[in-house]
This record gives sequence, C-alpha cells and structure tokens, in this order.
Amino acid sequence: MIEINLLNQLAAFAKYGTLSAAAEKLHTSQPALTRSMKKLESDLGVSLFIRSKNHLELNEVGVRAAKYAQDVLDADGDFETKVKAYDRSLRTISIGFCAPVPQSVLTPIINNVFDGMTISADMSDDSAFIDRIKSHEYHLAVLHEKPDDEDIYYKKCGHEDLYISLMPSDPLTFYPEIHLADLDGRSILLLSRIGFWANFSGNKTPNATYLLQVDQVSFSELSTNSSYPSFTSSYYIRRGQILEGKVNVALVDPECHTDYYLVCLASEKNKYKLLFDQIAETTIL
Amino acid sequence: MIEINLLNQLAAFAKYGTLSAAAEKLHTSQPALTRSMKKLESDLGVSLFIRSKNHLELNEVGVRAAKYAQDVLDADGDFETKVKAYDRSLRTISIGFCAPVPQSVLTPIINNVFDGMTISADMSDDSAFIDRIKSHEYHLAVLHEKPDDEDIYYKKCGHEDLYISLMPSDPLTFYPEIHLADLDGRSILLLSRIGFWANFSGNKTPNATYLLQVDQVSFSELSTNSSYPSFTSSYYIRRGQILEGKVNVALVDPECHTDYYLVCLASEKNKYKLLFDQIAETTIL
DNA sequence: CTACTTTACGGTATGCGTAAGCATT
DNA sequence: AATGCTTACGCATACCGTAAAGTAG
Repeated sequence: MIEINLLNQLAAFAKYGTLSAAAEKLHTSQPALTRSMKKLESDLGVSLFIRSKNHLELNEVGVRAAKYAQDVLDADGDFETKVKAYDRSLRTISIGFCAPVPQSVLTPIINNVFDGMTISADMSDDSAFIDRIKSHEYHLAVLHEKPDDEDIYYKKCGHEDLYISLMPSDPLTFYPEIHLADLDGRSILLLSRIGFWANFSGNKTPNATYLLQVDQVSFSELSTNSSYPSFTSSYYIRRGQILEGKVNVALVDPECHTDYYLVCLASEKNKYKLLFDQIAETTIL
Repeated sequence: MIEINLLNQLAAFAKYGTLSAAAEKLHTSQPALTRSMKKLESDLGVSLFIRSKNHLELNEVGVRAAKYAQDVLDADGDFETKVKAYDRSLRTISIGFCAPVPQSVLTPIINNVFDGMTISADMSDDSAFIDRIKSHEYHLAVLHEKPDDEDIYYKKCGHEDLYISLMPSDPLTFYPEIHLADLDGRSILLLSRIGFWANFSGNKTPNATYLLQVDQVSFSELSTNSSYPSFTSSYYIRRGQILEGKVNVALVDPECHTDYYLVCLASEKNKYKLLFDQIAETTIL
C-alpha cells in the first residue's frame, strides 16, 4: 500500500524539478523530501531516481511513476470531493420558487421544520420545475399552476393578487376596474427576480416600458418618490407594506390572481409530511 | 489529502461489518480502527457512521464513501502494479526463439552480455515474430528465415541440420541417402516444444505416427531403449550427445537444413550491438 | 560562492497496544 | 456471559526540522 502523501511529494518533485522547490511548495523541508523519496523507492522496491552528488532526477521508471501517481492523487481528490458533495446534498433541501412571495413566506417555515438543514432556493419561471423535481435537482418546488402528474404530490399553499400602486391623481384611479391593458404605453416600475410574473411584460402591454430594478432599495425609493406606477400585491398590502401617498388598485385580469402549490415527489411525501402539515395550519399569503 | 491507510480501513469495515472483524483481517487492534475512523471523519469533516454504545454502522454517506474509497484503493493498487511492471519490463529482454537449439546456445551468451537483465524466452513457430518485434512484445528473436523488412536488423547466428537416429539394423541405414518421405508410415519419437520444426509433421510423412514426448527425460529414455527412430541434429551430434547403439543419418531434404538469424528492430540495433558482436566471434551451432 | 542533495541528530507527535469501562444481546 | 465500541494511558517509532557536510557549476 503506497501512501498518498508520498505520491503527492513525488508529483511535486516531478512538477518543480528539484527537491528544494518542491519542499517550498509543499511547506516542508528538503531533507523530509529526500527521506520520503527514499521511502517511496523502498516501499515499491523500484528505483525511481538518478542520483548524483548534488542533483536528483527521475529515471525512466520515475517519470512514468510520477504520471501514474497523478492518477491516484486525482482519484483521492475525487473521493474527498464526492463524499463532501454527497454529505452536503443530504443536508440541503433544494427548492424552486416560481415567485418571491412564496419564497419569503415559506423559507422560514421550512427552516423551522427541517432544523439544521441548509436551504438552497432558486427562483425562476416554473415551467421546468416538475422535471427538476423528478431529476432530484429540487426536493420541493412552489408552482403557480396545479400540477397534473401522478408522480407529484402537491398542496395549495397560498394565493396572491396583483395590485398597481398609482398616484392618487392618476386617471386610472377613477376607472371602475383596471386591466393590464390599461397600463399599456406607460412606464412602470418593476422589481427583477419576480419569477413567473416576469412573463407579463409584453403580453397585454406591448407598449409599456418596464423600469427594471435589480435592487429592492432602489425599487422602494423610486416607487415612493416618483410618479411612476409600480406593482405590488395582496401580500404586501396585507402586511401593511404600502407606499405612502399612493393608491393601490387591484388588477382584474385572471393572470393577476394566482394560487400557489407546494409540490414534491409523491414517493417522498412522507419525508416532507411535517412541512405539508405546517402549511395547512398556517394561513399564508 | 486523505490517506490511503484510512480508506483501506474504511473499506475493510464496510466489508466485514464490525471493527473487530476488520481489525483481525488487517492485523491490527480494534481501538486502532476506532481512532482511524474518527480521524477519517475529522479529516473529511463529514460524519460517516451511526454510533450506538456498542454498535457502529455506516450511515448513508458512509456507505457511499466506502464505495468511493474502493476506487481510490484500486487506483493505488494499479499504481504499484504498473510501476513495478514497467520497472521489470526495462530489466527484461524478451526473446522469441523459433527452435530449441538457438535458445540453449544464445541464452547464456545474452545473459553474459546483458548482465543483471532478466531474460524472458518464448518458443514457437516464428511466423509472427517480426510483428511481435515491431509491437515491442519481443526485443529480439531468432528466425529460421532471412527477414525482408527494412525496419528489422538481422545477422546470421547459426546453422542446423536434421538427422535421424536409427537402429543399425534398420533397412534405411543401407540407403545411399534418406529423405523425409522414406520415414512415412513409421512411428517416430519426437520431442515437443521444438518450435518451427513442428511444421514437418504430416507434410512429407502423412502416414507417420509421431510419438510426442513432453519430457526430455522420457524422450531420452525411449530413444535409447526402444527401436523407434528419433530425430536429432548436427548440434547434438557435434556436442557428442549421441544415442548409444544407434546410427545417425542425415536427412537430405532442403527443409532439414536451416540457417538461424538473430533479429531486432533496426532502431534498436545499437542497444544490442554488443550481443551481435559477440555472436560474430562465437562459432555456434 | 551558490544551489542542491544527503546524512546525522534530537525532539515531537502520531499512532499503536493493553487495559478498563460500558452497553447490548 | 459474550460481543463490540470507546476512552484512557503509556510507549514505540516514524517523521520532522535544524544543522552540517559534501559536491557540482
């Protein structure tokens, strides 16, 4: 059994050419390497070096041994990487969210139910979420459409209605009801990373300009202090996160009202039972 | 960097189920393994076991780690095997002989010229020798036909004539000359492992029965004490290895006279110069 | 004179085995 | 009782770093 440490030192010598250089790179001493290389030769029963009084060089076998050693080192590195990755994967719950509101509502609940687990949350349009659940990329996902798949277990976990925040003087506030189409042609403040809601842009409002804000703070700043309309929703209104001096008006289009569904693999239903129970008890969104 | 030793112990535990059993197989103590496994977990920063007071079991990560560990152990074993094999290959001269006589004549010469090298000698019909030289399977070969290949260097290294040993009373001894065909219908003693000479059987003597002897001693015994004819050659006759009470008669067919040629890759001619010089000085066969 | 390898020496720390403790079957 | 894991303790030895010697360019 050849120790990894010796192979590492051999590889370092092959790479840096002298024991001194290798010793420095390995944060050890020259004599230590001299001894290691002798031990390696003795362990193998094979001569690997051409020695002159003040020069050390790999012989033909040594050159090849250094190559082979790298393979073993790679294998050893892979081992470490793979074990750590697998361990982490078992301590991590990966979740896909289709919108920011379910994420901010559910994340603390999940944290609470699965104490000690790391949560890895992605947000995007949810069209591929079912496939990613099936491929084990995600353990859970929140969709905005009821899944129709026998391998998938789901439970409704909330509801969200879209509102628009307007200046009180805005003509739209006098409309009996507002449709998305009524916003066409306007410049509207929009927060990025809004999951599936992003699909709205350019649908019923081909001539609207969306002023996309990456930063939450900028969005708040501009929403409050400019006259641009901005989107908000039942969630923020219910929590009292309302823009001062603005009027919040509900949008009546059907795509502005959505239900959310928490899903997992049917085969892993029991693993997440506690969580599903929890969201039953909690009135959310 | 995870030490091979720890991986080996992990694999042993996975294989034998308990630390005690693994310890016995590894010729070490239980407590040593306990400590090693803790060190492995600590080196990795990953928990690999389910511990109860008197029971140790791999957890999910541990099971996988043991699998991965085996890969590293295999790689480490391969390293050792391959380095040793390559070292040996550099200390070994592989030679293909087309007949036993060149082998017994040349082997001591080669041993003498390449002191300290191991000689690996095969004997067989030489039809594929050129290819095997080119594929580096053989460093040298002795053929019974002059090679016609610009990549191959050669030098004649001997000559051999085939004789037949007969009872003095045998009618054939009165023939002016003997051909192989004259032996047809007879039972003839033959030693196995005779290289290309084996091609004779069934050529000009379709009705002869060859009494194949694997063992040299059996062949001598039967040759001497039975009345069966047996093959011999100029080499043995010149050395005085003659059967008592028999008459040796030369066979006149052309295929019963052969020259031998020592060959190597033209590109390695210099490597074997000493040997080729040697066989020039030596009168052989 | 500088750069490098090797040997020698002394200290340390790693790792082992024995013994003992404790829990489970 | 028997089996098996863990902890504690004392010890061997393997390995390391420093120092020094020797050699080649």
